[in-house]
Amino acid sequence: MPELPEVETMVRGIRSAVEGKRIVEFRRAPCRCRTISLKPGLATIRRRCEGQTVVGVRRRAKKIILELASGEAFVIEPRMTGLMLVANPPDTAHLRFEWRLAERNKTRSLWFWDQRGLGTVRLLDAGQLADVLGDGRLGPDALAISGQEWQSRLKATARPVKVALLDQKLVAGIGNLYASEILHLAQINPRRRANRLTAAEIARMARAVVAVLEEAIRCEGSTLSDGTYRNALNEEGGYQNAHRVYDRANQACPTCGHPEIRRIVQAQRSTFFCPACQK
DNA sequence: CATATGTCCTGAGAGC
DNA sequence: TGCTCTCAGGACATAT
Repeated sequence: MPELPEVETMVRGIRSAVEGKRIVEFRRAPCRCRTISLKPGLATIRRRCEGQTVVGVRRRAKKIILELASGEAFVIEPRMTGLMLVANPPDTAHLRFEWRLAERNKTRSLWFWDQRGLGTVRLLDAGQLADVLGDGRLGPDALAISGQEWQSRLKATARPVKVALLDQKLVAGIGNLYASEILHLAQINPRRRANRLTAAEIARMARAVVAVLEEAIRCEGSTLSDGTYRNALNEEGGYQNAHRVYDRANQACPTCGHPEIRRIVQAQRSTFFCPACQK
């Protein structure tokens, strides 16, 4: 489930193959699943992007942005199972889109692969980009939010802190897996109401956010037991080996030794925590 | 306004 | 064995 660390890993992994390259062709890949809808349509996208140079590759929240010379940009959301690849994909059955990029006297392909097909690919103009990526839609990036912002934003909601961390308008980039890991490291119970946290707890959580996400980026993300997440070269991530609570219900807590990590459901999502060391 | 719930999608695994 | 059912959770639409 690509969250901030996985998306950041994809961006870093495709950058050198994509930046400064001219798009020769954009097309749907042969795929035996239902087709993913494109915005705008395929013909319009082709007319607007083919021949253009990709001037930059960056991440905003969990989105990948391929900036074109014209000021337009592709915005790609991997959501649950989407991958950006510059190497052979896990399989060809779930390849969705291909960008063919000019490279000296040949071409090189950038692929969007997506098993479940919930991902999206859009080509947006400058105005649409400002809307989709702007402050009205997304909060500050989880790796670039100040202590002051954490305090004021968490004080503004009575939801459980775990649920608040998943709200992309409150803070952008954290998903279900890392929310549990962050609260575990910060030793905060996920059911605590956000506006009831003390200043010291919020400060501790803010440090945990950076610690967990940066370490996960160093490990190139988490490849869960379903194996879907891969980096741009189709290699597994490594952070799953560092998970302390996620998907470890009924196992012993690696932090305090309590015999049973718990799984609860909050906002229809699984939350994992240790009832002993997360008060 | 804040918060809660339903929806999309595929493949894995459970249960009979 | 082979079928049906449930579950996983990103972002967004709709409901309360």
